[in-house]
Amino acid sequence: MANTSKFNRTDVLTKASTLFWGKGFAGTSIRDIQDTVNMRPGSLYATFGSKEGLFKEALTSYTNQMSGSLDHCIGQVENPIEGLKSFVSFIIIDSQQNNPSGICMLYKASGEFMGENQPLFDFSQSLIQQFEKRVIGIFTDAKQLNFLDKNFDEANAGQQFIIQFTGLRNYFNGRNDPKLAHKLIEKMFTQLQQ
Amino acid sequence: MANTSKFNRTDVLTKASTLFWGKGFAGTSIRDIQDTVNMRPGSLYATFGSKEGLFKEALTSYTNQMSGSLDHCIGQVENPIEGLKSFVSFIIIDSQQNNPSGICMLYKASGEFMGENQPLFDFSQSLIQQFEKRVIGIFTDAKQLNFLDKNFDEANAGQQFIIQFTGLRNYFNGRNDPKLAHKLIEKMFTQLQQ
DNA sequence: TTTGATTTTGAACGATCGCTCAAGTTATTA
DNA sequence: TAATAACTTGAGCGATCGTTCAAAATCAAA
Repeated sequence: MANTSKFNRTDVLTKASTLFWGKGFAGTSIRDIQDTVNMRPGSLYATFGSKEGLFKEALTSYTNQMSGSLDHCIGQVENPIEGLKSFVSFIIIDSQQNNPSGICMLYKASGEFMGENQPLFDFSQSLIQQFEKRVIGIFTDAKQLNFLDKNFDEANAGQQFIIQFTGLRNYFNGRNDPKLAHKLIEKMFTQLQQ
Repeated sequence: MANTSKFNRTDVLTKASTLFWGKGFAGTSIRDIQDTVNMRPGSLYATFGSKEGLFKEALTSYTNQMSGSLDHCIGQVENPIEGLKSFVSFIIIDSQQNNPSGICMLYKASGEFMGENQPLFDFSQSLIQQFEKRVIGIFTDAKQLNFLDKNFDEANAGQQFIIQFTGLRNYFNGRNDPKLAHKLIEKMFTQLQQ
């Protein structure tokens, strides 16, 4: 006893997150989204409540996509740190050109909302924290698999990783130099395991 | 034979750059600026031409302010690298709370304009490149003053510096932990000179 | 004090913003 | 097939956007 939705929620969120990622929250209009996901405002608002609600789901979708990509890289090899490295290479070298922005959407969002929109800032930050914990967990796994010393400080390595990864993404936003990128990624992982 | 301007251009640009830095280009309206700098749209447009023109000058003003702060830090000590370190500490630890954003305005701008506004993206990138060259110059100075080895690679150190500095600013956007920040800055400079 | 070049003012333009909702459409159940 | 609940549509709301420009105000030179 009803009509059924005609859109694919996952597909809509992927397209919306691509838009938001590239143009930012303030820079993306509901009409931009309408045109891209082929939904009328009524449907959009019935489904996501507001522009902010849609953004939250789009950011979560982005994070899940990243997380899935990281999981995939880790699953391919024995040493989790090798997986982490290939993830970084994939992001910095391979996908930079196709992405709507060279900057991680989480940091772009966090940067846009700080001091302007506390709830959305907090939401972005919580996803960032989540990612840092995931990375620390990877170092813990590597340690248990004897790829790292028993007294290796994985919390510190997690911090260093986030800082360097973020820095690298910013650095290669607009720059295209795979050879240099490869060199800097090698250096990054050497420092992490020093 | 004329009327004279009543506003202080430097003051207006400082206030405008604070606004733009915090809220972003798209998130800042001309009316926001009107209210903050106390100028009517006619005067603003006669002076700066457009919102984009004003932004360019505001971004330049921000860069000059940063540059001046760096020069000041370097001038205080013998070893330019010590000066560079105190500049980083000043930005990350001391001024983070008072700033409208924890993220460098240059990177925030570059991130916002990429793929959306090529001229403004290029403009931001050129200022970023300029800053990297300035940092490399500091390492060169330190080398000539015998604070660094004769075969120290200053171009590589400049890259590493930019990456870590950017990463740290992002990391401490929203986080407030001066002790951790100090620890990570020490680590950063150890790695740079290794 | 008058003149005239320059600056400031602020109402208002058309476009676009986020968002609403009554009307229309669609699929399921009775 | 008729009834009904769920979903989609799109015109249009009031607010705000970047920008313009004629009129008013201002100050230096004549």
